[in-house]
Amino acid sequence: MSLREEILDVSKELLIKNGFGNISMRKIAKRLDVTATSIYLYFKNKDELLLSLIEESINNLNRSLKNSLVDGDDPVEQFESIINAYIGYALNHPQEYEIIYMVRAEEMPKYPKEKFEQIRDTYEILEKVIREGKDKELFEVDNPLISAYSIWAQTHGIVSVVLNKRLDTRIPTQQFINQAVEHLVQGFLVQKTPA
Amino acid sequence: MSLREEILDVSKELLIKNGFGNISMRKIAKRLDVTATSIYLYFKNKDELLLSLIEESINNLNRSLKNSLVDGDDPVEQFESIINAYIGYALNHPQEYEIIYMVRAEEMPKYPKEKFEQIRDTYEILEKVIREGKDKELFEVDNPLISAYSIWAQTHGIVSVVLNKRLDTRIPTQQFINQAVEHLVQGFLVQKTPA
DNA sequence: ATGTACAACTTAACAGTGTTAACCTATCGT
DNA sequence: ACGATAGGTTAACACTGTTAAGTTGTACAT
Repeated sequence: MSLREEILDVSKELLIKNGFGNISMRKIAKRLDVTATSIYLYFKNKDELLLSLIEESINNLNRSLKNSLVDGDDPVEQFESIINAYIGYALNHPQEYEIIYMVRAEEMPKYPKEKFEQIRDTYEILEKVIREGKDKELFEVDNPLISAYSIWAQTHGIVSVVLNKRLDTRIPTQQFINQAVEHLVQGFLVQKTPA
Repeated sequence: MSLREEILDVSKELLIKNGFGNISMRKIAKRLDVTATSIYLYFKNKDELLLSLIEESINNLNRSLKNSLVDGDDPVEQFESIINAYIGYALNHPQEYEIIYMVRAEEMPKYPKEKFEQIRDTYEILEKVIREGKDKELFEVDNPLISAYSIWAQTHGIVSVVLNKRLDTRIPTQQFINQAVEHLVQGFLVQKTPA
């Protein structure tokens, strides 16, 4: 394994084990028995190193979602399964999920936009499902692409509140998620014979 | 104005103007013509200083939402107005909004939970509106409190995606928000005579 | 075989960080 | 007049990201 790959591995391990505050170039280097400056031979700076980790994590999430796609042709079912897969992934790999969103908005201009648009893959799957549901008159959506982003944003919000431990202590997590997903799905279904 | 207040003011100003990466104890101190160590006379450490800023920001958001409550007794209307007020506040005061969510989950145990549960105020308003809507058979909700948290989480997700510039470049922000809010509200309305 | 170029790494240093311990000094109550 | 205390300061420690310059070993051309 190349040093570059080893750096990525150790970085991710330290990030997941010790959190954001406790990762430094020197600590990563020490684990590999090299000096901190060696890292700069493979990554322009710390931000670029972290960005590579983000890329990896996005790919993992994408792969996980793709694998979760159930067979069959019921768009509603597929829709729900994607949402649940997303939430499941996030809750089961919290640190890895957090990596994806750790870059603050203010620091974004530095990063090439395309990097973050890898995640488009996932939207396109979602968009396809929504479009099918729309054609079958099961979903009430205007623009499937925008709706795909909307569902993603809302799901991210749900996950994010749980992961950041911002949930009211009186509310059981699982119950919260179930209700939230229900509302979420409900928001897309057609209203049969509205008043 | 006491030094403590001045520290809070300058901290907030620097945070909003220069972002997270560019705020340090020494920089704050320099602006007030004191030394960095003076800050420790009023705040236990940097985290507690930032926590005080979070408190302030949560209160501002709460106040803003309370002021936005429209008169009248149409729960659906009130429901929408709160959501729009929340989104409006977040988009108009992005850095201030971000302050509220800047503390990472891993660092949370340090903080007294109650601090973050100030925001309960807001939920209780929302919960009340939802409960009214439920009583009038306008909303299809099981548990109004959980639903209030759900709506908040989903709204936060929408806002968060926009603020973090994670939106697909092909999608106009305003259109995204409109659609998202529509889905969001839709998810709570009763389905008249379902199939 | 010798010289050279280059890749891969290190050393030393800079400027900045949060934080602590020890110190100073003006003001106030007795 | 004296001692305590509030409200600061100085100096230092152990870190941080990052850069410029230096070292070393290996591969290739002559």
